[in-house]
Parts: sequence; structure tokens; C-alpha cells
Amino acid sequence: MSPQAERPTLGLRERKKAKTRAAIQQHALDLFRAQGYASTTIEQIADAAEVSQSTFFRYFPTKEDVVLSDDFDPLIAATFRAQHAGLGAAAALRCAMRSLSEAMSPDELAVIRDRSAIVFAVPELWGTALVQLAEGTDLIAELIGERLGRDPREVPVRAFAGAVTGVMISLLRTWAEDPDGDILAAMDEAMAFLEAGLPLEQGGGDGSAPRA
Amino acid sequence: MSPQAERPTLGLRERKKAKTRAAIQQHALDLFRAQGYASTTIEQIADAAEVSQSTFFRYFPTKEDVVLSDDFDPLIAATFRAQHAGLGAAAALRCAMRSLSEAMSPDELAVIRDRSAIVFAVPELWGTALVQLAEGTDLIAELIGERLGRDPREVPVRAFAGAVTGVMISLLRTWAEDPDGDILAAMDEAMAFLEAGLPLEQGGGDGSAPRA
Amino acid sequence: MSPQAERPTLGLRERKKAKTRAAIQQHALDLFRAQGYASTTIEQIADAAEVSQSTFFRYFPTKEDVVLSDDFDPLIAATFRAQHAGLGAAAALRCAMRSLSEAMSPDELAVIRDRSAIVFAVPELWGTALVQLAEGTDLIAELIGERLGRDPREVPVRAFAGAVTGVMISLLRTWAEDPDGDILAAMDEAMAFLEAGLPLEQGGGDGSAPRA
Amino acid sequence: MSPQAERPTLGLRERKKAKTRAAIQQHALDLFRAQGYASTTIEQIADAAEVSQSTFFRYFPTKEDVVLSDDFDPLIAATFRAQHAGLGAAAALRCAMRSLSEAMSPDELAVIRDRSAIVFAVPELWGTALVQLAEGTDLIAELIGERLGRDPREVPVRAFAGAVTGVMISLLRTWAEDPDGDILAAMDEAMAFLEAGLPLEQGGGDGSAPRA
DNA sequence: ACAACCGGGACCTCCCGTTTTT
DNA sequence: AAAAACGGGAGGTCCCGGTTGT
Repeated sequence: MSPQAERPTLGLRERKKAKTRAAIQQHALDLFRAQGYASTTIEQIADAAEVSQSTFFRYFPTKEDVVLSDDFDPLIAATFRAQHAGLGAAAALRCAMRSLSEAMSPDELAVIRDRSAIVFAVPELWGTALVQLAEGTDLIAELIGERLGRDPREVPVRAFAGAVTGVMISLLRTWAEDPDGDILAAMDEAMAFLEAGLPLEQGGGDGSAPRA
Repeated sequence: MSPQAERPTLGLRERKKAKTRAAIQQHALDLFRAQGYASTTIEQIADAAEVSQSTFFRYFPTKEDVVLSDDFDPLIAATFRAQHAGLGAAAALRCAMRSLSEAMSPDELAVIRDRSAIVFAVPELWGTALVQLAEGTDLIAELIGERLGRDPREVPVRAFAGAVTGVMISLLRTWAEDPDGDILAAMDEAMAFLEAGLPLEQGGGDGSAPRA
Repeated sequence: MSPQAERPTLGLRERKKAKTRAAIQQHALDLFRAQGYASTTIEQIADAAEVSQSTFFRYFPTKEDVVLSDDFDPLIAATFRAQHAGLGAAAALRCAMRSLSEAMSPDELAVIRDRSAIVFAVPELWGTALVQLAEGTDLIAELIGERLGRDPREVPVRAFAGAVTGVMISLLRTWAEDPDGDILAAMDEAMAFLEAGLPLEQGGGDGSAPRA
Repeated sequence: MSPQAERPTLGLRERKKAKTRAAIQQHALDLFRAQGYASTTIEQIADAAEVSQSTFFRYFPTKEDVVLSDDFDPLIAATFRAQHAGLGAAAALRCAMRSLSEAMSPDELAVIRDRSAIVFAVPELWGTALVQLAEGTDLIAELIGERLGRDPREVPVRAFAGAVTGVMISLLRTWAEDPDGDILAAMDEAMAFLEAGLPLEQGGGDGSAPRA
């Protein structure tokens, strides 16, 4: 899942584990999409992945966790911190996200896309998702505070982080309903829009990022 | 629950039903706060509210539904639409929220506040909350589109609406951890900050909205 | 189970419940005796009693509890307290037990006998049994303390209560291995022996209670 | 664990095995005391002892078995048999116990004490303990029968042995709740009390064995 | 009508025997 | 031969729909 984990050729055992884990998750997501989350039982998932229920629970403590598995936070943090110090908060974030999305293989992107699509299409999962998003928001506030030398608990800092997260949720949600759109482009556009100070103007918009 | 529902004096029976419903919900939320959502059983709720489980299910089809119920959306919409046409999206929203909060009695405010506090204090309830918030986001996008004569599905419009929601969530979440703060003031501050284009600056912030 | 519960004709519902409970317990004990405790599953018990597993757990929170259900303590206490005040501790206890065993119907006795036999024949149950026995011991200490005006926590009082319980266990255990013996007679004999101060003498015993 | 096992300098391997075994058992009992028996998993025990689950199962076939292991019975038997033939059953037992406790090093005593304290502090372990105690009871009956030339299956003999065991359990149980008391002294006192024929008298007791 | 009760099934935890990898 | 992983299956909790009794 992590887009760039240790390379040091992991032993047979590790590889097998990763494979099993991926298989379970893949089949689970497929089933969720096909028949819904609530009406898919663990037994079905286990059967599809050809493991026992015990094994399922060894890899994912609960049914919800099979949709979780987010090792991106540390990556985001590292990439953000690596941005040029002169950039403002929004700009740095935008650049970090762009370079991150470029570093990922199309495969990895597809996995993320599938996961997000399912999460946002299944209300029962939003709770768990929001918990993660909240952690993400806190992380962003932390990073911004760090960069600007401000306390991450100030209202503006938190509000900014919240705005970023809110924008992302909004986009992901729309995208989940219509998976054909180019989410990366939309994200970049939205970040530019944030960076420009949310300059919403009257009338005749064409959907492209308005000029600053 | 609705701050301004039908006045047509509802009969005795209706009032009794509403009371039962409110009692169930109140006890449920109290228990959720005390022991968490998952570890509170329907039986406990029914016992606390002194009704049978059957009755619980008559009022709330599932356990989740006991968290819901919010009739503010139409109110928000009406108030927003009533704002002076010259105001921008953010300004109009801010004014609408302010006049809404002024129009409510302290009692009504307290009810909303308590309910929000509980929901945001229990992560397991966030999912349900998000469902509502998502609808709220759509509504905001709709209203903004209407006001500016733009398509509510444009990325900037959606992003703006998402930012608003994100800011709100962020504030509510912090507030749930420390309910002594003045949430209304913080919201106003945050809206002003949004209105000003999220002008985050370097260093020595004092927590108040910086001037543009 | 209680040998002398409320008579006030309990409603159909109550009677049904009692019947269900008894059926579950009866079938459980039969199965335990036939195939052992550990290798009898709840499913088997439920099937035998023609109820669902849910119902089983409604009546008995755990598998162990199906062997428990002891409403005798209050009865013992009441009977003991009703003994003539001039009697010593051992004598009073002996008389109480005798009058108790006379008051019970043969049916009730048989149930108790079966339960005890199974408990003592299945080591896995001894834990639970001992917990109850410990409570019984405390009760006896309490009653004796009351009667003699001594603190139930004194070593001799506790030791006496322990001795009584130990004697009972010893007898029950033997009886479980050979259910043909007359447990009531043996108990009376043992109590007489205790009452006489455990006068064990050399040689040629014939198994009857030695004279004081 | 055995206080006086084979001396024949056991090889390195044996010593290591014994150590592992002791470590597992020690950690298990500690965990049992801290969180109870049922809520301690074999995994936790293995982790604490820094071995794998497989290893755990090699040393102890089941979770229950980790509580067992007591090699005192032969010692008790030998010591009892060595007592002066003129002593009565109770007196001989009392002397045997006293000389046993004097023969043991303080270290050995401490080990036994700790183990007993844990077992008697966790009701779920009593069952296992009772298994041993029952064997102990049989042994005592056997020894007494031998000494007095009576059949160990006579009711008085069994009752006496049961009384001894019951007294011991009672003391241990109390002691587990308040481990500061002097268990050896209490045991000696209780044996004296048994030896005197359980002479419980009215009122004003001072906790010491009353004289006949 | 209203409560109590029952059934069925999902989730999840644990134990312990067996197999695979190192 | 030690560790890790897996499989199977029991115990126990909860939800919620449907039935039965009052």
C-alpha cells in the first residue's frame, strides 16, 4: 500500500503476507462495490480471497479497517517539509501534492482512486473516514504552524487546515459519483483557487480556475 | 427539535409522541457520550428512556438514526437568500449565520450546542454527522451558485462550499474538546477569515483574524 | 429451581419462561453427563432444548451459568436463624440442614443431586462451583458469628466455616463417584462428627458415626 | 519449582528448559493477577515471556496447565509418616506442617506464597487449584487411614480430611485478600483449633484459639 | 396497543492443532 | 527445531424483524 516502502528485498514470508493482505482488501472492495458494504459478510470476503475468517481478522481487526490502511500521512509530511521555505502555506501544500502525485505509479493511483470511490459511495464508512480525515487535518495544521512559526491551535491555522480538508472531501465526493473526471487536475485547480484566496466572482464562470 | 416548526397546535397525541422521541434521543446521546456509541446497546437506551425496545424501533428504525434529525437546512437557505444581493458569497454566508444565531433563543442555541458537542465528542458518530454535513455542503454550493449565477458543480464553487464546511467541522471538533470557548465568535471569526481570502501570514499570530 | 418460590399463580408468560429455563438446563446437564462439559456445544444444547442460541444466552449469560443457579443461600440462612438459640454452632447447623432436607420434595432433591453429581464429575466446572462454595462459606461464617456474638473474621470462626464446607465438598465428591450412597445420611453423620469435635480414634472403625 | 527435586546436576539444556518454563509461568501468573485469567490471552503471555506461542504450547499443553505444578504431595506424605506414632491424626498433621515450613528456605517459602496468593486472588483459577486440593484431600485421608488403621473411605476419615482442606482453603482465601497477615501462624492456629475439636464458644472471642 | 419474547445471523475474540518458512 | 502463519471452530454480544401474550 505504501507507495515507496523499503526495497531491501523482503523475504518470502513478507512478500506472501503483503500478497495475502492485498488479496483480501481487493476482494473486499470488489464485493463492497458490487453488493454494498453492509450486505457483504466477512465470510464472503474470506471465501473470495480463499483464506479463513481467522486470517481475515489477523490482517484487519475489524471489517471497517479493510477500507482504511493509510500510510500516506508521513509521506505527505515529509514532502511538505521538503518544499522551498519561501513558499506560503497554500503554495507549499499545492506543490507537495503535485510532486506526490507525480511520484506515484498509475497503479498506485488507481488503488487510491478505488478506495476513495468506495468510501465516499458508502455512507456507513464515512465515520471511519472522517476520523482519518480529522487526523489529516491536524497534521496539516501542524505542518502549517511549523512552516509559519505559528501555533497550530490558532483559529486561522485550524480554519485553513479545515478548509483544505473540506475542499478535498468535496472534490472526492463529487468524483466518487462520477469517476471519470480527472481528480488530480481538479485538486490542483482547487489548490490554486485556495492559494489565490478563494476569489469567487459573479457570473459566467467556465469552471476553470479564475485568474487572481 | 426544529426551532421553528409547524405552529398549528398539534394535538395531545402528537405532543406526547414528540416528547417520547426527544426523551429517547436525549438518553441515547447521554449514554453515547458516557460509554461510546458502539458499547451502548439499544436495550440500555430503551431502559434509560423507560420504553420498550419495540418502541425504540418505532421511533428510530436503526440505532444510527437516533443521532440524526436536523431541520435547519431550509432555515439557512431562506436566511441566506434574504441577504442583500450586493454581498459576496462569503459575506452573505457570514451575515446569514450571524442573523440566524441572533434570531434563536438562548434555549434553542443551547440545545443545538449540546447536540453538536456530543456528536463531535464521539468519533463513531461523525459518520452520521458527515452525511448531514455533506448535504449542507451541497446546499451551500447550490445557494452560492444561485447568488453568483454560476453552476454549482464548478470546481471553485464546490471547493468554496467544501472549504466552508471544512472550517466548520474543524471548529466544531476543537470546540467539542474544550466546550468552554465561544463557538459563535469563533465561527464568525473564521468566516471573516474565509471572506478575506485565508490570508495566512508568517509568524507571531495572536489568534485573531489578521487584517488583509 | 428455588424449592419454594412464590405461589401467587404466575401468569402464562412466567410459567413458560420457567419451563424454557428448566428445559435448557435439563438438556444441558444431560448432554454434559453424556459427552462431557467441554465437548458439548451451546448449539447442541439449544438444539436439544429446541430453542435458538440467542434464547440460550438470554437465560444463561455463559455456558458455565447453566450449572449454577443456586437460590438456596437465603433459605439456609433463614432456617439456620430459626433454630433454637441455645444450640451451639454445629448443632444448629446440623438441625437446619436436616429440617431443610426434610422440607424438600424428592423431586427437588433429585435435581440437586443430579446437578451436584455433574459438577463434581466435571473438573472444568469446579472453578465456578468453588466460587459459590466460597460464598457459602462466608455465609456460614456470618451466621455463626451472628449466633455466637463473634466477629466472623476471626480465625476460629472462619476455620469452622471452612471445615464445614470442606466436609461437604469431600462428601459430595465421593458421592459423585458413587451416586448410590445416601448423601443425606452421610451429611448428617458428618455433621454429628463435626459437632462432636472430630473425635478420630484408633483402629477398627466401622464407618458409622463414633459415639462421643 | 519443586523444592527438593533431583539433585543430579542436570545438564545445561535441562536447566535452560526449566528456566523457560518458570519464566512463562511467572509471566502468566503476573498477567492473570493484573487482568484476570479469562482476559489474558496466550499471545500476551508468550509476548511477555518473549517466546512464541508454539513454545508456550510445548511447555503447557493448555492454558489451564500453566497454573498447575506442585510437587509437594510426596514431601508432605513423607513428613507425615515420619511423625511420632503416638500422635493423633490432627496433631501429627500439625507437626508435619510445622516441620515442613521450618525446613524450607525463606526463598522457597516466598515462591509458594506468591503462587498461592495469585491463584487465590483470581477466582477463575480456583477450579484448577481445587483439582490439586482434592488430590491433597485424598492423600490426607489415605495418610490418616494408614496411621489410625482405618479405611480411608469411611465417612469420618473423609470428613476429617475434608475439614482440614476446607480450613486451609478458607485461610488461603482470606489471606489472598490481605497478604500481610502471617499465613503460617494462622495455619498453625487453625490446626490447633482443629486438634482441639473445633471448640467454638459464645461471645467475646479474641481471635486466638480458645482453650477447651 | 404495547410490551415481552424469540429467532436468525453478523461480528469478533480466543484457543489450539497443523502447516509452512527460516 | 524454533518461529510464524493458517485453519477451524466455539463462545459470546449485539441488532433488528416477527410473533405471541396482556
